[in-house]
Amino acid sequence: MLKNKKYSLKDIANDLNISKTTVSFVLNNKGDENKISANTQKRIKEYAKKNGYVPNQLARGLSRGKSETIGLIIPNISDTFYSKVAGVIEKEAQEQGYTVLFSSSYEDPKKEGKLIHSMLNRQVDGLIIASTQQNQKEIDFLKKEKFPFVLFDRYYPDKDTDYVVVDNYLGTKKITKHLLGLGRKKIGLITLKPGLEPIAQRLQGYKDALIDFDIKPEESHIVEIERESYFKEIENAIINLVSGEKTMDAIVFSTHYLASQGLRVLKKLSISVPKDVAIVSFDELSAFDIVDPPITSVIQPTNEIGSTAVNILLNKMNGAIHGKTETKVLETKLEIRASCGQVL
Amino acid sequence: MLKNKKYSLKDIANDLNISKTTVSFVLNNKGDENKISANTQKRIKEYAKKNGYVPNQLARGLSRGKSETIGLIIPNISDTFYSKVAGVIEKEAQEQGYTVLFSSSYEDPKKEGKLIHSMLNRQVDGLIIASTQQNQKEIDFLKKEKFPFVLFDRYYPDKDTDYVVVDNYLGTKKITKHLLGLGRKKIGLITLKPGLEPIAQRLQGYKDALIDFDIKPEESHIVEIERESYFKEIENAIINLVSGEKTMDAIVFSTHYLASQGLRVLKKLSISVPKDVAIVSFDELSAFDIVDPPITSVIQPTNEIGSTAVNILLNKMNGAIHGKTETKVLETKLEIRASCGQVL
DNA sequence: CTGAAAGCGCTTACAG
DNA sequence: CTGAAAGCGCTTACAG
Repeated sequence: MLKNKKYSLKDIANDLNISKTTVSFVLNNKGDENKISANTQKRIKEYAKKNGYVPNQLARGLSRGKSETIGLIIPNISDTFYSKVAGVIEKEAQEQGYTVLFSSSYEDPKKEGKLIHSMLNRQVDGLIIASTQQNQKEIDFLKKEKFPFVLFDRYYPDKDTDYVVVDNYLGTKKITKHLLGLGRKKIGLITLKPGLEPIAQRLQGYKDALIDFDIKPEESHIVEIERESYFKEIENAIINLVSGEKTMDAIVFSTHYLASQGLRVLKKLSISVPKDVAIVSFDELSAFDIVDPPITSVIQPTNEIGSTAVNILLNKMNGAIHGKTETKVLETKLEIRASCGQVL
Repeated sequence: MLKNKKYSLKDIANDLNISKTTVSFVLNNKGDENKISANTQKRIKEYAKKNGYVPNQLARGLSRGKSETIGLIIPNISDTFYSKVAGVIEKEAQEQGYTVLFSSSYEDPKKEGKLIHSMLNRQVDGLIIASTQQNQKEIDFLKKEKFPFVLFDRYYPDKDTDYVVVDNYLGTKKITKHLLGLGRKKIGLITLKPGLEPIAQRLQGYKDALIDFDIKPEESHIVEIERESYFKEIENAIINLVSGEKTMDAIVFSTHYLASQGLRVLKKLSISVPKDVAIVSFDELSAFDIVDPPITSVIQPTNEIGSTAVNILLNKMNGAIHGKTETKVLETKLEIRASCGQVL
């Protein structure tokens, strides 16, 4: 490296003719506790400061067996939902003296598996994961090792782990019922191909809302789209839903990016929202209130998700709640906007 | 900790009756290089795998003097601009075998200073910073230590450092001229209080665009808003700009969040966009094309910003370009949408 | 009040 | 082909 020679504890100790032990105590603010004389403490602190001493956390972590780092693995930091939650997580972690190591899995289970191990290598003290939900093995491994971790957004319904999620079922039920309450009867759903628990829950919420209104959910009214190509597929999905006999008068979108892309397509096709078709979205973008028309959504409590995840994790790390598993299901909030129009 | 006993190099070596050296070579894929017999290699690898051996990167880093980690310090990971860039940075870093440690400074120079030192403590190999621009001392410190770092978005114009930024001046000039070209004459600017280089550049770009059209920039047409309270202040700013004699027929917003909030306020005040006032924005939100009306913006090349930053940093870390400083100014792209209307 | 020494888990130059 | 040993920079139990 090009760096200048760094000052280490030993250097300071040598220069000042005292032991590393003393220097270490003082610099860790354990001087008083160990009854180091005020004078010695002052000398050490000043000398350290003057020479820009930077302690080596790697050494410290190695010695103490913890790194004061938590790992965050999410599908994609560029997604506004995850970036909001990541912001909260980092803020809370910072306040507790932890730094966060983050990585995106891009929905690739293999990559996610690697990331988990990479984080473990780096001796993170705990892990927060919004999983691809296809890493049973890794999750079992973490459990077996009794390694502290908490899942959020996506969890493994069959496994006994700590997690914090949102009530995806009820959220979707709420928006669907909102449409039904306004008199819409032929309600389509545009969602993602199954595989993720939240998506499954949202599908079920949609179906049950219809059933509550004595409408039989029709498979042909549900379009499941490939995540990677949703940008292209969605146009066909919409054309399919609004043409022919089954012309929908409303569409539920199960994610904010499906909804925004959906609106783009509806505009392109000159389909009037909400006149021809009303739309609602699960989750939102910050601009959904100024979009044309503003989109009715159920909003996820990102602050609460993030802070709850950190809290549970810290509890786990401190061994507070020994074997017991902590789970939390948070409620979504319905935000009514113009995209559903008035009562028909 | 609650963790089970971990397998270390030594454990494997003992169990297998060979030396730690050999195990280390093999597990680092230097087996062939060091002519370890195929058989021994196989035994080691299988045994390691079977017992879920996880190497300790802290120890490795300490020993090798590098951590294979880069630090990212940004104002706020929840801001879509930064989260997009962070995504790119992390992706590129991951491909090069680096993990990224990130922290948000929330525009607080003190916190930023602490974060820089915390990252240094953690022995990151390099740093990417979108600075608060109020840490001259820290920057000088990094330079003095010859520590590899690159700035992006915000840089210190007086200092000789590596950085990658966007042409804020020209970008704002472009959007302002676009308005002028459509016949708008009374163009206001809503921007942030000075302090950041990009903001200063945007102000200048706005002024010079007017001057190019023989219009004298008026201080009273420029409203500078406090970042923390922009949500509240912006309403007064707009009322101020559109009322009385100086009624503006266009407003330039210097950030995407000023623009979106501005649009909210304009709607609330029932001011028609673009009929009464046209608007343009520096930078955008992903939904700006479906907003009502879609907002004309200059777009920042987030991919290029992120990848360039990582490349420069890696060059620096590899000592490739010794003392020489690398800087890059990227162009913005004008995206014309309905918020400026037709030629008057 | 202060210090000598072992230990954390790796890497790697050196020796055979 | 393989190993003994020093070293990375800390922490901390123990001793005085």
